[in-house]
Formats: sequence, C-alpha cells, structure tokens
Amino acid sequence: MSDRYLFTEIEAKWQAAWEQTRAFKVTEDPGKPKYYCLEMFPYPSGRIHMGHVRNYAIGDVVARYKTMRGYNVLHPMGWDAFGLPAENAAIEHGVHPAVWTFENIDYMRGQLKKLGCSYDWDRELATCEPEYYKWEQLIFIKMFERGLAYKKRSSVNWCPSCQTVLANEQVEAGRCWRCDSEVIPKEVEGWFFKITDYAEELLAWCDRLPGWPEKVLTMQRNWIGRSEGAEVDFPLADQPGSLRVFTTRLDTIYGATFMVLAPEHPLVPELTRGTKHAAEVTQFAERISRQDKIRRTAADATKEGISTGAYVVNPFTRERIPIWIANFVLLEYGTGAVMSVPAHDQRDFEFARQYRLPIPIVVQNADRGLREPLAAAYEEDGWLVNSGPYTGLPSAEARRRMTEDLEQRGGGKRAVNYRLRDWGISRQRYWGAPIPIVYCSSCGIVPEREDRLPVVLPKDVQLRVKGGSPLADLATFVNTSCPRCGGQAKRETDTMDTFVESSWYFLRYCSPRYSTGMVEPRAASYWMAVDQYIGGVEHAVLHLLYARFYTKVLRDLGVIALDEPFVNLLTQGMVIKDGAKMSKSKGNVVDPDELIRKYGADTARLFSLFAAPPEKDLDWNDQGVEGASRFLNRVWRFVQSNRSELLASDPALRVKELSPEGKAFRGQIHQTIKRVTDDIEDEFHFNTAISAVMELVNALYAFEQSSMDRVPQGERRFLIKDAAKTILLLMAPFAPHMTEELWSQLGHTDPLHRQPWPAADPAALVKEEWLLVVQVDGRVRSRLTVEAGIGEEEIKALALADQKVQPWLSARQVDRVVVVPGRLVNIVTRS
RNA sequence: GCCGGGGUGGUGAAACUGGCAAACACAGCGGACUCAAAAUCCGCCGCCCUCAAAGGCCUGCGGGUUCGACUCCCGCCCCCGGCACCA
Repeated sequence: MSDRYLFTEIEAKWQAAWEQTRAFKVTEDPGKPKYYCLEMFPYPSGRIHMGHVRNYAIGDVVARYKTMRGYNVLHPMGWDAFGLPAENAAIEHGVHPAVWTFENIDYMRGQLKKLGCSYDWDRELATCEPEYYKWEQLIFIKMFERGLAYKKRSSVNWCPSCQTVLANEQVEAGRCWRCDSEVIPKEVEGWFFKITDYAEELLAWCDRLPGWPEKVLTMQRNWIGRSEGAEVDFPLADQPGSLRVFTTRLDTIYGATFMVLAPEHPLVPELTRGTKHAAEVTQFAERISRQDKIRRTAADATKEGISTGAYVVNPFTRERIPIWIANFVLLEYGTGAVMSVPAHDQRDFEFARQYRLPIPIVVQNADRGLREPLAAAYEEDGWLVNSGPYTGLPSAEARRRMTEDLEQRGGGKRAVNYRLRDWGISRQRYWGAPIPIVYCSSCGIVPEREDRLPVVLPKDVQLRVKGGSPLADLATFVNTSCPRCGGQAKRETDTMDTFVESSWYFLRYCSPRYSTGMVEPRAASYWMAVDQYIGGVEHAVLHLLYARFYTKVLRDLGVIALDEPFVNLLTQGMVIKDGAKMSKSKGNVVDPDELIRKYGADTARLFSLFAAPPEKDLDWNDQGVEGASRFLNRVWRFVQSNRSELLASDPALRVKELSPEGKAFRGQIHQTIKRVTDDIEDEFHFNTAISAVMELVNALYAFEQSSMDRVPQGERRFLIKDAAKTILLLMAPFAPHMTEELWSQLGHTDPLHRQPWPAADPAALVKEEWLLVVQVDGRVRSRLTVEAGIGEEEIKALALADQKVQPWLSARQVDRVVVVPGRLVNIVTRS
C-alpha cells in the first residue's frame, strides 16, 4: 500500500462502484422524512467551470450530510438545454444545435461524475427533449385559455446581436444579459405571460420566505416595485372627456400646475388635431419614440417637453392647467400621464423651471420655513397650505381624506401600481420550445389540440446567419391544419424563452419519466417543495422570480398544491482569482479538468468549501489548493501508518475509567462532532466545519505521539480508533472518495456514505476543568486552570491571591469583582 | 437618491448569547531529516518598545452605554451588489 494517496485510481474506483450499485437512486418512501436538495442545473455550454464546481460541491455536501442524518434525499441533475449559444455554435461550425448540445451534455456529465457528486442519474433530463417541453406546451395552452398567455404588439427590448426580444429581467443596464450588446426598442408582436396578475402575491410571499437571503428578497421587492396612491381624472377643458393620472402624492394636488403625457399617449393626436401645435407635437413625439428607452429614461437625461396647447381642469382647484408631453413620462407605467407638482417633486421642479411654469408651495415643512421661489422641490411630507378645505392637515391624513372624497364624487379611486412588467416570452430563434399556437384564417388564434402535442421542433432546418427564426422558412412546419375547423392554417414560429423551461424543471425531477402529465401528483406531493436550493445570485430577479410565478400558475391550474417552490435558498458567491471574476478574457480561469487531474476531486471540493463560507466570494489560490491536498494526505498517512492498531479488535473499556489525558482527548473528539454538526446546520458554514476536523486531526497526531507511555495500551488504541473513525465520518460529505476508501481499508463493508452521522456524547462534552481568565479593570492579567465545580467565592479568592494579579492591586482598592462562571473574573478597582 | 450586504494580521478567514481578538489555513522566516532535493516533522509569525522579561497599542473613523464592545446605540467615511426621471 502506497504511503501517498493515489487519488486517480481511488476516485475512479469509487465512482464506478457508485454507478454500478446505483448508490444514490431514490424512490418515494413515506416512512422516511424527505429532503429535496437541488442545485441550479447548468446550461450545456461545453465544459464546467469553477463556479459549477463550487455550486455542486456545496450541494453535494448538503445532500450527503442529510442522507447520513437519515433523510430520504432527492438530489437530481439535468440540463437547461435550449438556448442561443447552441444556435450560434451551429452557425459558426456547421453542426446542428442538437448535436452540439448533446455532445456537450455527454462531456459535462463525465466531468460531474468525476467530481463524485451523489446524483440520482436515473432522473437526468434535458429540457430540449420533446418529452420534456411537451408539458410546457400543454401549460402554455392552459395559460392561454385563462388569459395568462396573450399576444400583443408593443415596444420591446430587442437585442440586435441575438436578433431576438428580451424580457425586462434580461436587460442589465441597457445591455443584453447574454451577449452584452446594447438593447434597442423595437415594435413587434409577441407572446407574454401575465406575471403582473401575480405581482401582489409574489410580493406578499416575500415576507413568508424566511429561508431566503434578505438580499434576494429585497431585489425581488424592488423589481416588483409596488406603489400605493390614487388615480385621478382631470376633465379636458375645451372638449368632453378626461385624462387619468396616477399619483402617490394626492396631498399635493393643489400644487399641480400642469400635466405631462407620454409622447406615445393615444390622446395626443386627438388633443392637437387641427391646431397650430399639431405638426410640432407630432414631430416631437416621433423623435422621442425613436430614442432608445434606456437612455431616454436615465436619471441624468435632459428633460425635454413641448406644450400641446390643450388644457385640463384640476379637479380640486378648478383651474385650467396646460397639457405637455415630455420624454421622461413612460406610457407603460401608471396611466402614461402625470400631474406635475413642481414644488414637491424634483423632476417636475426642473421641468417647470426650464419651461417657466408656476411653482406654488402647497406643503409646508415643520417650521413653516418654505418660501417662494424655492431653490429645489420639497419632497417630504408636511402640512398642507393653500389647499382649500384640506389646508392645515398633515400629508398622510390629507391623502386619506382626499382619496375618500375623490371616490365619493367619482373623480377617481385609490390605486396600486407595479413596476413589474409582463414577461415577454417570444423568441425569434430556432433552438427553443415551439409555442403551440396556430393561426387560422377563419378561427383566428387557436391553441394546438392536446392530443397533437408536442409540437416537435423540426431538426431539418437551415439556420440563418443573420438570425431570425428559420422555422418560418420550413413549409412542413408552418403549414398545418386548424385544430378547431381543420382548415388550412399556419403555426406560430416564435419559440419560448429558455427561462420557461427552468421555471418548472424542479417539478419534473419528482417523476421525470411520467408520461401522462407534467408531474405525477403523488411524487410531487412527496418531494416538493425543494428544501434547499443552491445557485448564483445572478438569478435573483430572473429565474428565481419566474419559477415562483410559474409555481403559482401551476397551483391555480390544479397541477400541484404548492405556493412556493423553494423553502431555503443559498446564493453562493462568485469564484474570484487575482481580484476578478474568472473569465477567459481576463486569462484567470482555472480548468476543473486540470485541477482534478493534478489534485483529485476531493481536494478540489475541499478547497472550494474551505476557503470561504459559501455565500461569500471565493478567492481562488493555487497554494491554498496545495494546503487542502496536504491535509487529505495527512489523514491518509495517519491511517496507513497506524493500520495495525486501527484494525485490532476493540478492547472492553469503560468511558468513565479513562485516564485524564484520554478523557480530555475523548472530549475533543465529541466537541468536534458537535462543532461540525452545528456549523453545517447553521447556514452551512463548511469552512469552519472543516477547520474543526483539521484541529482534530492535529490533536490525533499529537495524542498518538504523547500517549505512548502515559495512557494504557487498550485505552490508547480505543481512542485512536474512535478518533480516526469519527474523522472519516465527519469528512465523508466533503471528501467522499478518500474517506470511502479508508473506511473500507478499516474493514467496513457497509458504504460510508450510508452510515449514520455521529452524535456527540453529552457526557463527553462536560469539562472537568476550565480556563479562568483573570482581568483587572478589563485587562487580562492572568490565566488559571480551575475545577469545573468551583464556586464564585473560591474564584474570587483565587483571583485576588494570584501572583500575577497582586501587583495590579497594590496601589488601588478593589471596588467589586465580576465573576462569569466558566469564563472569567474581572476585578474592578478604584484609586 | 433609495434598498441590501460589507470593512478584522502580509493573504483567505475565525470569534457561541457582550467575556482571552486573530482559531484553521496560505505565504514568510528559522531549524531537523537528506550527499542533495522533494515529501515530512518541529519552532516563530498583528504593531510599538525591549537583549529579554514586563508593558503599551490594535477589529474603517469619532463618540456613547457597560466591570467588560469586532459584537449594542448615535454620528461619519469607504467598498461591493441591486433599483432608479416609476409619477
């Protein structure tokens, strides 16, 4: 047997054994508590990167630990297999997206297996398979029937490089989330999911997800962006009809001196038709609409506007106020019209100053210190002035009363607005799930019939170099019969956003081969919800919001009985090297294959778990990897060089009769069990869990040396065995291959990964003596070892009599003595 | 601007409920083993003063509460992330 741990052979040996015995296959077992551990599934981009290694190492420790704790653990893996890179690779290299994708899957599956993750591979799925997206199409149809999926023409985010529409969530600072190109507005027809119907519920449940990081919940709350206020009708001054605005500051309405519409507002042409303003206004509106929306709505963009020449009546002051249009008003938010109160809104203030509109104060601050002309808008709440019958009221009270009065006389109502937009899911690309809709000249828009699902994505397409869906070119796909009347009809050629697939894959894992529905109800009710979900924070308002929405839709469609998909969420930090995220362009990537070849999977796993707590960024450091490898070898060597003792039979031994040294060492063994268990249970602090095991290994070496002639032979052997066995059990989730090998070398035939997690013996944790820290006026002056049962008076006496303490008391009087049993004593003095 | 998270040795980090700041590692320095190297083992390793002992200082900055503060409170500075002309 080699002295050095030959990881290559040993890891391969155990991976093969796990594969052959289907070691991690699970089925529903009502007799056991279940635990669903899930890591975000990867996009099959070609090869895994260190972010994956970290993600899957964390997940695997959780799964293996929970298994040892007696849970029936579901730990699946699959592939988020649709998406643009496959298509781009196809165009570049002339290989079909399906071929490219499945080749990548095969390679990456091999990589994951080399990491030794405990997946139930029988549940593997790829979202590009018709057996998978068939159910997505079925749900689309149900959503369509309920009005939750609808088609509209609108201005959308268009990525000119990907040649497709992007959802709001997929635009980051004006750029495409995938290729980083600048996004432009484009007027197109497309399909949307009505996520706004669920805005209120998605927001409300943010308060009921205690297992989620506050950061992610905040991001979701911000993204949903609820604001409460009122809608108010402003009657048109010179013609019938009215304009409706949304405001959160109804209390300031007496100061509304003009109104501003979005340039695209449908009433703009009517208001100016036939007037001298018409031409100028139309020109302005057209110019603004063409501008890119991101830049137009940037906070520092210049405010531009133009008067329409038309007027409305302020329903509270009865004054005529002019209607303007301006670039900063968005048609999509609220009603596309705002009442402008320049004295109490900075944006309105700037606009009013620029165009010389009046700025009357209608809210005073606490010391009535506001005077016209203002230097800036006063946006705080205060007390109303110049506001008719509401003068003198505090802002909050005024809002309440004014809303009530408004509702009573029918000029408006309380209203809530959300920033959240409906989810645009149409993609003008090939490699995605076809939208199961048919256009019939006589029946119109018709959903595909259930018995004709799935609408299979055809393979024999000619991909377009310049983008755009090639499905439109394929007559055999486009031409079909109407599901309703049987007449000639054409298929929708858009495909679905890939985020639709990832919105429900966690459900499919419960019964991945179920052929009569999306998920087998019994399997879903046993396994769902996901107990621990692990992935990158970059999905905080993308995938994690969509998956919550989709879960609620499926609940309302009766597919599952579940409000939220993920009970606990862990967002792991990025992997950093030399101060930057690993990326090819920065040249700071570490290749997992190379790492595993050089050090083995256990070392790779151990380092990525040891170097930082999982939620923090991980600073990659090649020397740190060496350290992790050294530690594993240290454990390996200990077992090799003490085999005869470790294999000898257990002597009969009473724990109570141990020598003092033996007792102390046994205490440390059990202390370690407690620490490792607590660290894992408390937010998965694997870094400190591992350091606790390292300490025990250090202590074991020391004990092995020092106990030789001070501890009886049998006792010594017993404790060394106990410590070694405990170390293997505690390390099993972190370094599964090496520990499994050592476990079997020690003569065990049951696999280590199915052993019960060790429990700390409470009796062993009780200390017989402890270290008394002696402070004088809060400064440490001495340390004494005292017996566990010592009383407070004795502690005081010992402390005051201590030689190191005495000099500090000589010139001073003892004021009082604070005793903290088990810790310290503090002697407080005065002169 | 608003919201969230941070700031501790040369580095990654640790510190339970307010109780020895820096566990565990990495790097560094010195030593043992070796013909030599690798591997391994032992020792030192926050700053100042000092031959040393003893002492003083130290958790972004300034205050406060407390016998005692990395931890609690008030004010400020800086970094990271999210949202942002949202009416």
